[in-house]
Amino acid sequence: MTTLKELAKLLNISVSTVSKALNDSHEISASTKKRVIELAEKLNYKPNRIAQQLKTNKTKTIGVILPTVKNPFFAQVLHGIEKSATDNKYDIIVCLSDESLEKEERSLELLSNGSVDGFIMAVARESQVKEQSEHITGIIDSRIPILMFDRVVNEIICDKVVVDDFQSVYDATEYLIKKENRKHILLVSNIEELSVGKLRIKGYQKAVEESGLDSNVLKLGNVDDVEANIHNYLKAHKEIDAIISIDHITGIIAINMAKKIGRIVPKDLSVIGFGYEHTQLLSSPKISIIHQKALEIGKMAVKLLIKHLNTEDHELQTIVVPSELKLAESTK
Amino acid sequence: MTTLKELAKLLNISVSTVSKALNDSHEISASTKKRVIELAEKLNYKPNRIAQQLKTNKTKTIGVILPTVKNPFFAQVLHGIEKSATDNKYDIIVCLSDESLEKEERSLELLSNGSVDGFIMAVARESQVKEQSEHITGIIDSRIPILMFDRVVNEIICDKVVVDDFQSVYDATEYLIKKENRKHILLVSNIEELSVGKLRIKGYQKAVEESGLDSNVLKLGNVDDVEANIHNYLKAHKEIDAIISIDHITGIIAINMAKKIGRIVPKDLSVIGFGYEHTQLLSSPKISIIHQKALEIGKMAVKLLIKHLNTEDHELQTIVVPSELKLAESTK
DNA sequence: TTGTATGCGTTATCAT
DNA sequence: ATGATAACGCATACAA
Repeated sequence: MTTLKELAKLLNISVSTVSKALNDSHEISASTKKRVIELAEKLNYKPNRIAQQLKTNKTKTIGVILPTVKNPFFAQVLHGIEKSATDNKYDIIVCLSDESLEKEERSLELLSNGSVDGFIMAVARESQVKEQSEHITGIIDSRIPILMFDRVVNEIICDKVVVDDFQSVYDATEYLIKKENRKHILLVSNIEELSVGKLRIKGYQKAVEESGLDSNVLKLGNVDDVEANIHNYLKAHKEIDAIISIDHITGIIAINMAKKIGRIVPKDLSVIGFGYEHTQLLSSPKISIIHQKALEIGKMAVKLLIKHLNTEDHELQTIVVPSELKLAESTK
Repeated sequence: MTTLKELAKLLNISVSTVSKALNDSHEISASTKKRVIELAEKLNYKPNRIAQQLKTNKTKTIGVILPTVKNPFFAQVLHGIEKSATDNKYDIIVCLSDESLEKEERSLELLSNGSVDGFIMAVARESQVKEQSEHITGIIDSRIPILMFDRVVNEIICDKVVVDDFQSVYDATEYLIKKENRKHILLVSNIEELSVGKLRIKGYQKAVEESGLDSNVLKLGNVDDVEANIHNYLKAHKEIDAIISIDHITGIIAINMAKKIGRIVPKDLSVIGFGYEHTQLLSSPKISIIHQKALEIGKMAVKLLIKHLNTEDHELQTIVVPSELKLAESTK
């Protein structure tokens, strides 16, 4: 790699002159600038990022800690983060906790040695279940900003970008009741242990209770054969005329199982799940989805974190990104 | 952040003594070590990563450039890369090209300023279609190692980790012919433009030709309504008794469409696609899959790249990771 | 056993 | 307009 020193030597001028010339300082004459820039281009000089970071004490790098990218929601959020980071001339260092508390702790620990200016994270399933978060507060105490999205820890005060978990499911349930006149709505879930799962279930429960309907919740978070479970439930409960899935898997499985036992979707059984473009592509008949604006969430997260990094007395805030109910096709 | 200098001042000893003490140098007395280490722990001292990088001229960071993580194959590879990198005390900086040549160029350019020791990449769709790769050779010429996986550029000589694209599809096709006695096998694809897609199609073609069967290839890479296309094709070609999908989407759609027109899967119509655990979970009846060992690919990639980084006269190599045919259920 | 000095590549301050 | 020097935090060769 070409350095300032090398350029200086070749041009028989000082390092500082070269540096100033490349930074277009008014102190330097046009002719010198020209000479410097030409040689720099010829030798493909690029300022060493590490040296700049050491000098300025800013890495222009964001640590991103995600549970997984196999979940399309997080994959899409990552796209948003990456895009926005690039646009703002930030790099991202990505760590995947794989839903493990220990990995999450280690990642935060390792990157808090000056590698990043701040973090964007969604907490691991295990961390949420065990309600452990000292590793997170520790980082915040050491004055490295953390922004949490989606799966957040309520007790921790920091920037947050969240989905309208409660409201979106409440609205979807109400839609099924009021517009489609459904009477027996089942909620299926494989994420009832997560903060977001709990909120979504509450949204459902409030809606059915307000309409005097029964609450039916099928929790599959720790179940091996999800298919068989849903299959059996639907067979035993022929009265079910609508399903809300609060994750991006069980809704599609529910459609498949419903078809298997001869129920017509969406006529007999209306199905709404969480999901994205992909989700709808893979189900037939098309599933209706609560579409989380994952890309936006990622972009918002970066924007807010960078604002925090650049603001002296930043005020912590929580942004709620509304979801959108995307109906597959009109039903009843 | 606590620095060596601060520790030295507080302890009234020199910076170098502190440094050596923390690095457990034999030059330093046990008592001094103890004092230093205790204070360091108390103040939660961590060596500044940036300074270390500048000093050693090694970043211990790998640049990872992927087309997308919405594709579960790349998501899973990323998991493998992250895991193996962490195990080897490397960080990863992730860039997503979003299948764009320009973004890929920019990412390589930006990170080749000392930010990373080497790259792991799968080239963008656009780069493959336009057959552009000067941006990649440029980096290699500047002596930053690149490892390419999955979607590789044949003309570029570098470390590679690839899937047995040709062979796996050849084998799967042969299985359908020999074991299941299928006579009219359709290949569906939405990635016929990619290097891997071309190889897979060739594997299929060789197998059908060897058995004297017809080759039927349905290319959907640039098609809007994939569902309708497959639906119409199957309706117009009732003789089709097996489908091979060479991506992770069209196979599931094919199953859904086949059911729609009353064909019994897998009795009437056997379907094999590319995919992962997820893929099988989302289809009903279960799709058979050619399972690419994505996690392994990621791990291999890191292992080989690090070997390259640590070896004076590294010999470039290409590793082929075999896939595995996972049958959903026995058929005929 | 401990300390001093130097350099990694850059930027910034202060001469000249 | 240009150059000399110091500093960022760390590691290390060398001196004491």
